[in-house]
Amino acid sequence: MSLRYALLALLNVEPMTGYDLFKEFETSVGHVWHAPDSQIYPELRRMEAEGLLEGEEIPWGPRGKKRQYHVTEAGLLAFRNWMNTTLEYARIREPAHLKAAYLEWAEPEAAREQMRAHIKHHSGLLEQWSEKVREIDEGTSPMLARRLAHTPEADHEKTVAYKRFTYEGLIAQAEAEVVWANRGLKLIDKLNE
Amino acid sequence: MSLRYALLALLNVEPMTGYDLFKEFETSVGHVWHAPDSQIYPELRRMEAEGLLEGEEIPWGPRGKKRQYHVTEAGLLAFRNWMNTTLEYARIREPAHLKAAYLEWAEPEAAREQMRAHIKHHSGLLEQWSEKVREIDEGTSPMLARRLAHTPEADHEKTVAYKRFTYEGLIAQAEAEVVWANRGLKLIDKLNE
DNA sequence: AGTAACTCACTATGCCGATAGGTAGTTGAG
DNA sequence: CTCAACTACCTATCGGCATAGTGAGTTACT
Repeated sequence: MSLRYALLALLNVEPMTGYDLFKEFETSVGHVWHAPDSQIYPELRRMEAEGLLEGEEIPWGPRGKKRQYHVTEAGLLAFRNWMNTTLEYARIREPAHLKAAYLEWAEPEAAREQMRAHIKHHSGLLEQWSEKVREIDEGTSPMLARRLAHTPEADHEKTVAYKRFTYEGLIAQAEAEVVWANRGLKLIDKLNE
Repeated sequence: MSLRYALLALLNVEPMTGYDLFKEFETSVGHVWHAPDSQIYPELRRMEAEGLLEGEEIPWGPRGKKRQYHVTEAGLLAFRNWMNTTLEYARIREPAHLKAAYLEWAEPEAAREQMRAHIKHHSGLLEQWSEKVREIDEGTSPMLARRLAHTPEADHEKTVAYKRFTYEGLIAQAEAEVVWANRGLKLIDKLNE
């Protein structure tokens, strides 16, 4: 259900095609929400049918065309409404921790490998997100620049601050995971001396 | 796909009925993996059909009966295999952080309410998990006691240590979320002075 | 002129899980 | 004795998402 609000958030900045949006999901929004194109295109159609978006055929090259969507009044309202509604939290489903709880069943080396994979995964995210924060601080984020260009001056501070705040939270998460997995490695060593 | 391994993990301790397992998912395993009964019963049937489990009709009261499952050789092998395989990490999908990234669209009070809900949610989890760690340390966890009763003495240390380690990770996560949301509250105040 | 890489859009299948029911038997408190 | 709460099991529907594939048009490079 969050997909449509992620789409609305992006389209609030400027009209885009399904493909443009898909590209955003591989970079900017992709850091908090992932979606494949096979989910994006039908969702856009549905949102248009429900009146949240309007699509427009735009010529592309000599013979090609593409469909550009923009947010309607109703779409803006729906987004604002979502933003002002408190989120429901999903039930817990943590494969990594489920496995950790039964780690005595794994070969010591497999257990270590699991922890290393955990570290690698979260270190990778950590790096991406830290880079993003750096871009925000230096004002070199193209995505943020586009967003600010479509935002009244008075809101710039908020937009930048919340963006940064979001990445800080993700970074804290990832750091905690890395610390945890490193402690796991030590624990495995200790238990298998 | 983790559901079946969670079920195998529980049934490795002792034979149980679908209902017993469902109860476990409301308490112990429920802390890392949630599943409704409507998912558990069919999965047990499927696992039996695939030879991972064997079910046995057991009388219950004068006329009633229940179906108790135990793990087969093949089931044990499948579980061990899973435990020795490194996990694939799912794509990111974080509703709370998605919303945070666009918090300038929310009314300040709604933004605060969101942060408070975040704090409440994760504080609740924190409390549950801390209680679990206390139980582990004091040896008053009934679930752990049953597990240890079916485990060779030599493995007790590992079982307890990994269990505790798991909860520690969850606690660290929740603490990070609470810290983050508290910073969010301060940020919202600052931006709306 | 050819071709690789990219843009653009869509369809199909299938699993996982949420949600919401339904039915039958048992136990325990008053 | 009876009624509520619990145990036990099952079914149906629906949305979200993964995965995999199709196919047409464009751009850039050699």
